[in-house]
Amino acid sequence: MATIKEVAALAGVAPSTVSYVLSGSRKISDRTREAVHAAIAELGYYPRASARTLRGARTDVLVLAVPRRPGRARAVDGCFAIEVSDAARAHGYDVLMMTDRNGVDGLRRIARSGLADAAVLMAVQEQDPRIDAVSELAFPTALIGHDDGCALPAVDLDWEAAVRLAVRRTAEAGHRRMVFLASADHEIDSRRGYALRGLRGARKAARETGAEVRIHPSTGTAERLGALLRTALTTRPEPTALVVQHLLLLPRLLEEVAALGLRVPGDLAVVLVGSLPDDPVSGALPRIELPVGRMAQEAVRLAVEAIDTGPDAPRDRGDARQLIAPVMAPGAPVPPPPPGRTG
Amino acid sequence: MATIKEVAALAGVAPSTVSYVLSGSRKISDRTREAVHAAIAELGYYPRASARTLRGARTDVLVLAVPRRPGRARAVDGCFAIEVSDAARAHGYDVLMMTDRNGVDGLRRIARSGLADAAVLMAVQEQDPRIDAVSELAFPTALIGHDDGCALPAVDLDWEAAVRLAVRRTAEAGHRRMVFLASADHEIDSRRGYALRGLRGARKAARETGAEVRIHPSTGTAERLGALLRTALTTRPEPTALVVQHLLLLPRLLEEVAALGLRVPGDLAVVLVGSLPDDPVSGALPRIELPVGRMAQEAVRLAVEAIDTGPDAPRDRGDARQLIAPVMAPGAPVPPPPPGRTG
DNA sequence: CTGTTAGCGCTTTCAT
DNA sequence: ATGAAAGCGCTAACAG
Repeated sequence: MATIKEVAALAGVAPSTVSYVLSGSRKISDRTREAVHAAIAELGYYPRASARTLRGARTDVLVLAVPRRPGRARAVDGCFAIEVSDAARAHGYDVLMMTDRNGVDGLRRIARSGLADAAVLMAVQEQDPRIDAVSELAFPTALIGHDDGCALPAVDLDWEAAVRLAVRRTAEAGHRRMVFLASADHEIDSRRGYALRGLRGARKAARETGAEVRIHPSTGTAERLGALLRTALTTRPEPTALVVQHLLLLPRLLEEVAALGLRVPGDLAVVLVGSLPDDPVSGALPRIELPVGRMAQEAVRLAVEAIDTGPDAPRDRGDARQLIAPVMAPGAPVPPPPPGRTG
Repeated sequence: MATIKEVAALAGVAPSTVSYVLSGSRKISDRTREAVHAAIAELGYYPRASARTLRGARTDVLVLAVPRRPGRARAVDGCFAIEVSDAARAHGYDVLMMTDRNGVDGLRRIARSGLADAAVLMAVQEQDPRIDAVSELAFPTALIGHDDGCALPAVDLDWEAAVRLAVRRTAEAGHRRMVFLASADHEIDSRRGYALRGLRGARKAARETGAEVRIHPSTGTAERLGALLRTALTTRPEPTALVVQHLLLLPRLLEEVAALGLRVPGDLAVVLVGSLPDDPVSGALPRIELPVGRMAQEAVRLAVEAIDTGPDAPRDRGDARQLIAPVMAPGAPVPPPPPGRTG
């Protein structure tokens, strides 16, 4: 591996001149610059990242704290990871994955060893210990997943607006009785932001539209889902639509709906909130997709800004808490209720 | 941020002594060691990765080349990424994600700037340009996804054995006529290893079991899948089982099967090959799961070995090409064919 | 058992 | 318009 010294020797200039040619931070004569470029090309020179970092104190790397969750959630997390990596490259950053079970130790290790300039934290929870860790370290950080009561810059889908929009569209399609299948009970119990906001959106939309919205918490286990749906969907007068925020069990849910003898959308409209883009299970159902790409881009932007402005500055900034407005997926309107059951 | 010098000063020793305490590569008196540890704790010292790397030429980082694929494939890739990161940590390595559209440029940049010690390449294809790139760079590399005719260490599910096992189990359950839905036609046309191996396994198992196995290439687009299935499943005498290797469109496939009026498993057994672990769509279907975790572990092991032995050594080693033996998921046997249709 | 020192490759004053 | 030289933080000879 060639070094800047060898390049300088070959080009007949000083090492510093090579550095200046590369950084462009000094005026260099055409002749010299060309000689340097020729030497670089000939030797296949590429600057050593570790030397630059040691000198300059910038790594141009972001840590991405990926949550460790089982099953389908892992697929969602993986998608986010890829999108964050793409977005980071657009800002000139690479992404280091941090998947430690206890995210705190990993973040500490990476921050303190100077492996990264900033962190992006995924799937942030209320009272997330990682938040204390990065705060204590004064490590520039952006969050994916909004947590009220945390001063760090964050981005999230506006879950309240999303559920509200889904319910409104459903009501506008003519449905007067619908079930809202909220987040899983354990998510609500542990007061996850998206869970609470979703509930709020459902209540608001119910008030605004005058439709009857029966709110049911979902369940984390597939076993209890069947009983839950049976109750929710067969209680008379039967609902004509099902708005779902808890999508991890969606395939199972659709099976159960079918097992109840209900056809979608003939007997029952199913509307999704926060589905994964391109998910084939969601198929052509009316839905509001989780804007994974945009969320990743915003998170990276916030993290990079936090590097430049210092970790504490964002508190003051108005644009440091991005709530992304929900959009119904195009081409999949909410179907009307079965004839004769609109009232 | 504290440096080794400050620690040394506080402990009243030389900087090198601190280094030796940390590395353990020299005998240090208890008194000195304790003093150093105390100073380290007091200052919250943590060694700077860039300085170590500059000095020692090791980064303790692996690059993971993540393919850029749309939709559901992205979820699979994300899962692999997370598993690779976990496995790497177990070996003391961090993982840098590389998601460039043209993987070659990204790999070059990272290898030549010394950001990583080795690469793990996902979703390797026949004639993958990334393979030329890492070979040219003499960069230690392991592959996830087997490619015949490439000398690099690699790991993959034994797709031939997997399809063979699936077909045999299906035959053993009493099915005499089945359809094997192979990889998508474009995958077969571009001679992807897993696609060709799957076909071979199906043919072998057909010969061995004497069952009639109708082999159909799948399709990349959901639109044509319906027609394909209609033909495959309704041609008389009708098959009683469907063995599927092409799982990206599985939900759509199940819908189409239902639309044909066939119930699973009452009218038709569906057996999956290479399904994602914990995938709720696969549900309780009989299946051979893609051993994502084990593949990631093996890939990391191979990559780390390639660092230690030099990038060219693996050519000689027998264990450098891991084909993982397929296993039927427990608790989900292939159901028998409908009564009266076994022959 | 411990200290002194050179140097990894780069950027950036300071000097000309 | 260019060079010379210091130093980022660490490790590993070399020297007691």
